[in-house]
Amino acid sequence: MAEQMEPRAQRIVETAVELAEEGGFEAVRLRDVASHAGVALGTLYRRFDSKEDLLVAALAMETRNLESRFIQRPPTGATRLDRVSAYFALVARAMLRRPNLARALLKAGASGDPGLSKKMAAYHEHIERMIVMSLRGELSVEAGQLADPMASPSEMRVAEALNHIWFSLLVGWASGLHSQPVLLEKMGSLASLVLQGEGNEERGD
Amino acid sequence: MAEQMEPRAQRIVETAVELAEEGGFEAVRLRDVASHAGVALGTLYRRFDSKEDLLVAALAMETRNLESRFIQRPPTGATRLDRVSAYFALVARAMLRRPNLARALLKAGASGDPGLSKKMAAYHEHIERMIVMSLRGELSVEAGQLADPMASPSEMRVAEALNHIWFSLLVGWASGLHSQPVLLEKMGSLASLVLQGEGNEERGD
DNA sequence: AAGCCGGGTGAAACGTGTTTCAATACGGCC
DNA sequence: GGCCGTATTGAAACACGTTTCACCCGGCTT
Repeated sequence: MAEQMEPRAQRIVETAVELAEEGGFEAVRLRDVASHAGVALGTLYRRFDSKEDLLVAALAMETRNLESRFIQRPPTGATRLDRVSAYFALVARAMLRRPNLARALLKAGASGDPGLSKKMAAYHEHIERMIVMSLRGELSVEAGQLADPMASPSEMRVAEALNHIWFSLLVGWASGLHSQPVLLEKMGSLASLVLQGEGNEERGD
Repeated sequence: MAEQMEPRAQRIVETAVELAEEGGFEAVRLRDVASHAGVALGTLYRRFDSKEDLLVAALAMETRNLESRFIQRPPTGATRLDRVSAYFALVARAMLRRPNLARALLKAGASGDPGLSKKMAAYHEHIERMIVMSLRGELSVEAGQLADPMASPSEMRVAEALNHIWFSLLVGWASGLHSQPVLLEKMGSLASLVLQGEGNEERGD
């Protein structure tokens, strides 16, 4: 996941990110990406299967950036809820800095293209790792990279639930359904609900 | 939401559904929709802002169908978890009957188009109502339609959490990330987690 | 050195969502 | 019946993702 890209592909992705920052998904016109990156359109298509594929590669790159910020300032707080909320606030802050980019990457990720499922699975895995580490209040780092935290089934379940809730809320945010403060407020409330559930047994009605 | 559509628009949406059933999102070519529905392309665009808009209208229609099935055979079960799982199984069954359509509607709904946020909010509201009624094991019907169940804040929170988890899992299913049985299994596990949380207080670490 | 080969290039072509426009049909009103 | 405003039509045009193709270049083999 964190391997270096071939420089040409790297430049293409960076160009796509720049255009997305300015004008979102539609502004990433592949002819423009190719010419700004100094390659032919065919070269772009040799590296990336589609516009969505390119943007998902950008998503992976941004996720690596997020991870390094995460390592440098891991979410702190007294309770699991505090830390996990701090994590989501961190992500929201990063997204708010470049909302057009965030929307574009989200749209690509939610496109449902079967060819992207592997890459999206990898993305979700990275996010869930960060959630697990936030829950624990302790990083698993290896060679400067986040390592598999070997989450317990219970931790995985919580992380999965939070990740899904977050993703769905993001889609709502991207379409303007709710603002960023509302997003964080809802996430806090729902995270609290999920965390309350861990370890208890569901009793009958 | 449940108002009758003008017949022309109705026929356009039905045509779109037929094409989506056969070949998914890409098979819904608006020229074909228009000609099969017997209208000009311009007429289609007078009624619907975009392809996504059209498919979200189809989503609303399918949601009404789902609601009538829901009214006729409400999910049963001894516990809240049983009933809510039965509800999701019902939805999954309906989707599996026409997977291409389901994927197409999902893609439109997850497109993040700001112009669709109102309609998507209405969709989510309908889903959350059905979830609340499944939790209670009791319908709120009015004039043959599902009525606002006047959910308590606690019920709303649970329904919201389940709805987000379900939506995100669906996006994963649509892209082939996991099969329908895995989808239901995950949903059951995560629903159990959420339901466990309700009513308890999150204690510090 | 000659030939091969895999990638890169530029340009054109294609399909489909979306827009535009002039001409026409329709429904209500005088 | 004639008129008017609005919706519909048919067709063309446009934009952009995607594909194709003929050609070129640089390195490797023999």
